[in-house]
Amino acid sequence: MSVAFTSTQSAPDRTRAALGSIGSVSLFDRNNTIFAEGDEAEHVYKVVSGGVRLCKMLQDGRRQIVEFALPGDYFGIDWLERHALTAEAMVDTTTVCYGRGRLTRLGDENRDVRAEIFSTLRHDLWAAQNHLVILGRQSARERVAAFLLQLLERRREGAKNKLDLPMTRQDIADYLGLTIETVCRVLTALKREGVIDIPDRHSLTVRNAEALEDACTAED
Amino acid sequence: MSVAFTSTQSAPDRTRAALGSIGSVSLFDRNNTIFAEGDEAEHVYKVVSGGVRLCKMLQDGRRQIVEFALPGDYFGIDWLERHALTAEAMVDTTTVCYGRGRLTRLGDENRDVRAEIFSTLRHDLWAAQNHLVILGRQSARERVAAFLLQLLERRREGAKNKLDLPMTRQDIADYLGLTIETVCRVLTALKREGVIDIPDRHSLTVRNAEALEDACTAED
DNA sequence: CGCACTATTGACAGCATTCAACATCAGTGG
DNA sequence: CCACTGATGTTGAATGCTGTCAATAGTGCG
Repeated sequence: MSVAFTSTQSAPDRTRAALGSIGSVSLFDRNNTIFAEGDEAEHVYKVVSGGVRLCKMLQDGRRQIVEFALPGDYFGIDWLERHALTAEAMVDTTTVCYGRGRLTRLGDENRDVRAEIFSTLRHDLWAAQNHLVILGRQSARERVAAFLLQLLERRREGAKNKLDLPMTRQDIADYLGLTIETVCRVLTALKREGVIDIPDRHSLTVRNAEALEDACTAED
Repeated sequence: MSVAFTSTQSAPDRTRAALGSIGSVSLFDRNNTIFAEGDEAEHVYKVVSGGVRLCKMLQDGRRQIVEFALPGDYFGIDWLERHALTAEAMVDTTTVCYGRGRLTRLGDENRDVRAEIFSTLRHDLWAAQNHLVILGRQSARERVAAFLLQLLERRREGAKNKLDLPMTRQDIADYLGLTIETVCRVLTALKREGVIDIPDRHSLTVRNAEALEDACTAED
């Protein structure tokens, strides 16, 4: 134990050591709700494997997915006493779960933990702001292209252009502010053009990343 | 000076005292750029009077306004070494300006300042997430209604239903992901219906807040 | 007064949605 | 192992909301 905070460790190491001591593993089945909008915010999570959708609902059933949490991502930090989002497992998912109170206390004592929390929040804000541009100012084709590029940049492992899609078409549509039909049509078009390949509904191969980047902002 | 941190002060008071010591006043003329996306993030600002638009641009000129900073709001905290947004004064604007380095150091020492920064970031994230729902899932009418209600809730002073609009119609359009023409048409429609009144282009009176709230989610 | 900028209104077009039919997939039980 | 079934995905046709283009009106400042 006395080795935990020696100067031989880097900041990320010290953060992991500090957080490891208070985290516990939680499992969630596909389509289970992890927490709902309005629930008391008691925990912060980190995805180990699987995938989680973070969304907001309107009374009439319309849904906007704010973010997908994939392996390595934290979620649930948007705390304001109560969660502002609903979190649902898109597939069977493993998470590490931290008590809010303990995390807060740890953050007060440990500068590295504080920096980690702060950095997560900053990243989420950055992501939300980029997402705003997509929803406010881009066409269906641009949205889908941007989404695929995001996944490409975020992927942790595996073949370089092979993407895993834990989310359904409906999830993608609700993330991009489109209908499921429009998402399908754009994917089909990209496939016809040889930009992507769709082996099955939960995976996708990018054949021409450059063409995707072009599709992301212009298209003539 | 010794009185600055006695227990007779509340946390907000202590925060103000600590921040007051490192803030300086800055003035910006209408349409001046305060900082641009990609600039080194050296300062954090707080609006005293006027109004600032925070936006992102696409190469082809499309623009998405992420947030309006009105009196009392902080902006520029989204720092990641470099600003992710462009900040422009919509009207002649007065701000208090804090050096990033000094603010960071102050935050390390002072728990209240830290909480204030954290809280600002959390608020920005919360606002961006609500904005996502508007851009992703709401109609033109719903967007405009939601925007007006936001302003109504944020207004600091003045007659209860009288709104100040420091932004142009184009700014509103770029905030809501619409065109200027659509914003105009919706405003005209709301006026015809007696929901609002438009004395001049930079002010607006809400005659029927309940109707606005209805227009915000449904419409039948 | 005149000019540039901003806002409003109308006519028309286009992209994404809606509605509908069909195909494919995954899980279950025979 | 295969048939059955509900969920998910794909494709087509038609509608409609919002965007585009264009003309006009209003505003503010030199």
